[in-house]
Amino acid sequence: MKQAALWLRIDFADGRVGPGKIALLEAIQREGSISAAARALGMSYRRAWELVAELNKIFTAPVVERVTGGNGGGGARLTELGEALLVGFREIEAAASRAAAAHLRRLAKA
Amino acid sequence: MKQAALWLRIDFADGRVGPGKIALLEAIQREGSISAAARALGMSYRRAWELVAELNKIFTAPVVERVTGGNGGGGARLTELGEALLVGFREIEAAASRAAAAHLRRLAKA
DNA sequence: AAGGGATATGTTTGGGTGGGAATAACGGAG
DNA sequence: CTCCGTTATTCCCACCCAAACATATCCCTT
Repeated sequence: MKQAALWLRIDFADGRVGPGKIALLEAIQREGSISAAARALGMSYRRAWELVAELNKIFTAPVVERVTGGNGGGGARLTELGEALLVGFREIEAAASRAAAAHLRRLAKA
Repeated sequence: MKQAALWLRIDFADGRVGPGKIALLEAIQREGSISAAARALGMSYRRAWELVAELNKIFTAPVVERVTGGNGGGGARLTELGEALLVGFREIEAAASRAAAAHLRRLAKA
């Protein structure tokens, strides 16, 4: 058994947040639009849009702000809450990995 | 946002282990057979059998020992490795939850 | 006013997934 | 040597999901 990776997801009352949605948030932050983020991740715009809709439904305030029309056709960017979610998730991931590292090593030998 | 639960999965080279397979292992340990475990969890025998096959494929040694025929038709029980996996996973889960608790509380307020 | 890139959504369709039924093999108990 | 409940395995079908396709709308730029 080689590298054993930890994969985690947070279940909220109104939806789940896992690595997929987090990666999408990062891509949106980096690319400046949902469609560019979708292209960058090799996923359909449709799917990306749905994921964003789910994310915005989970919290009381939106996580991604969208602009239609305008210069360049519009775009999207993370709200303050969105950035907090991103950072928080990464920190939880890191903490969990740290906590599990010893156990993983032990299991990986089997 | 109310209760936010942590959900984790371990990705090995040859397959993944998450709460589903772990719950199945527990049920097998408790019930003494794959079919009884499947019934207890409300899943089809076929699915349970496939999950066990996947688990056994992940590690170098089997996680579940099966006996066909015999008194009562046979049965299944965890190997030592299987029990180690069970305990290990639960400990990782607990450790991860503990590590993430503070972050989760903070995020849950949003 | 025309263009263009992005958001916003409905509809269709192909494929994978899982379940149920069916069947064989197994081997100790009686 | 028959019975029985379980493991083991295959076949078929319903269903769901995701991707693909298709529009409509927006509004700044030129």
